[in-house]
Amino acid sequence: MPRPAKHHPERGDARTRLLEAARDVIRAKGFAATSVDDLCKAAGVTKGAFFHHFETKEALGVAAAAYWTETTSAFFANAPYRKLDDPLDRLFGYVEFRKAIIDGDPAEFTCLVGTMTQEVYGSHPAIRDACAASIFGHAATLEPDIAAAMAARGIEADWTPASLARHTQAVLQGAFILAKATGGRAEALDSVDHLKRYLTLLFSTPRSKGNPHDGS
Amino acid sequence: MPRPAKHHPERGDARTRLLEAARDVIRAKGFAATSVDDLCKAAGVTKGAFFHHFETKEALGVAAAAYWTETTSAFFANAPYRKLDDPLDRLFGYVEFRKAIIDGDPAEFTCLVGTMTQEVYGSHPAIRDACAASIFGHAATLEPDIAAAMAARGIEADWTPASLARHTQAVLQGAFILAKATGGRAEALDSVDHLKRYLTLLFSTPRSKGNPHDGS
DNA sequence: GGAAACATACCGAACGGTTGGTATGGACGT
DNA sequence: ACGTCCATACCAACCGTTCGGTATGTTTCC
Repeated sequence: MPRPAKHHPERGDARTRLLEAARDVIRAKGFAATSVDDLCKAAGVTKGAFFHHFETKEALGVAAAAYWTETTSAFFANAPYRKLDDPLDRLFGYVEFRKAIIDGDPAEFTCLVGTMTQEVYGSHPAIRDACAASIFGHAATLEPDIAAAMAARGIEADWTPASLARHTQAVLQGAFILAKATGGRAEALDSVDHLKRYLTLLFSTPRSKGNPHDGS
Repeated sequence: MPRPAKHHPERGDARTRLLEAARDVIRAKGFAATSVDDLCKAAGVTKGAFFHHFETKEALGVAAAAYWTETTSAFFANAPYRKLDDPLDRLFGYVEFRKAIIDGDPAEFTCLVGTMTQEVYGSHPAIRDACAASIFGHAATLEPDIAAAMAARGIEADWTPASLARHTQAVLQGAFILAKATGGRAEALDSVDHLKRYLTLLFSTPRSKGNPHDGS
């Protein structure tokens, strides 16, 4: 039950400020290259505050992933496209929304948990698990709409709503890497457009056939 | 013009061994978390050798990206699918080949330059540029086949061969992140299957129409 | 042909700075 | 008075980097 600091009433408490600093700094520099001092400086607190709230740097990484999950969940749950009636419209609304928030610097629109996963999957299993839960939890929110859209159009496919939902995340994560490589957003947006076109093709075909180029 | 070391003909020279160690260790631990000592230990050389061949750790990162470009270029150029006659068969052969090499531990099948890009794009521009050249250079090798396949089937599209080629890389990079998150390969393979299905749909439609769900 | 002069490849101890983490004490609300 | 919250001071380990040194060619000139 952490009470808000009273002597700095205009800013949030140290823990939240550290989590926000982690969100911003780690997206820009990566987890390993971000020092505890970096985070304290960005949050405007001292090391005493840091290790009061987090046992280790790894624990902060886990907490940052959890914080990311909370904030992004609320962000998408309240997005306008969620109010659309048709499930397929909501699915395309999601993709359009993702496109719309690809703006500014890569550090501002890329995914914290995707970045951390890539970096620490081998050395910090606790962080990796928190990131995986975030990514796949977010993907799971798309499944009901996909399933409903399939049912509404009578689509019998050799893919599952879950696999398509995860595929959207793969495309987004990959698009972020392209954006980081170039420093621009055009390549990322192009790739999301390809995803949009794929969804269009999937849901305009009355019956999804087997892949004629299947290697088997 | 470094000539090959003559007095130790049985092992590769220290430089190559360090580059191979970098390829393996950085894929497993990331660039920032990999120390120079780690690399020297893995390569079986001393720090003296390291800094004899590379001015800084960053310079090794650039060289490792260049080495990755060289070795993977040769690897794909000699792959069996390259011998197929039909351009579209080569394109699907490429995707199948990518699927086939997703095997073992993520550290063994994921992309060094994608990992490094994600991590150092902000702090080490020199490494980022070398990685970007590798990714987009590899993507460019797909463009001729895509363009030829489009021409052969009379496809008029609102996308370019270059954008589709880059999209394949985005899907692969994103698939690698999913694989790292779970520790398994199934999710990565699923996503590449979605890519394959997308290509099938694109090249089975006689004329690619505008996107009915376009937000405009 | 042979030795001097130079170049290349590598070793390993040491350095200054930074790292994640700790020990301790004080301000504050209850 | 007491626990929570945070600041200051500090530490040992580790970091990337430097550098004096050795071993082994290669080139040059007599």
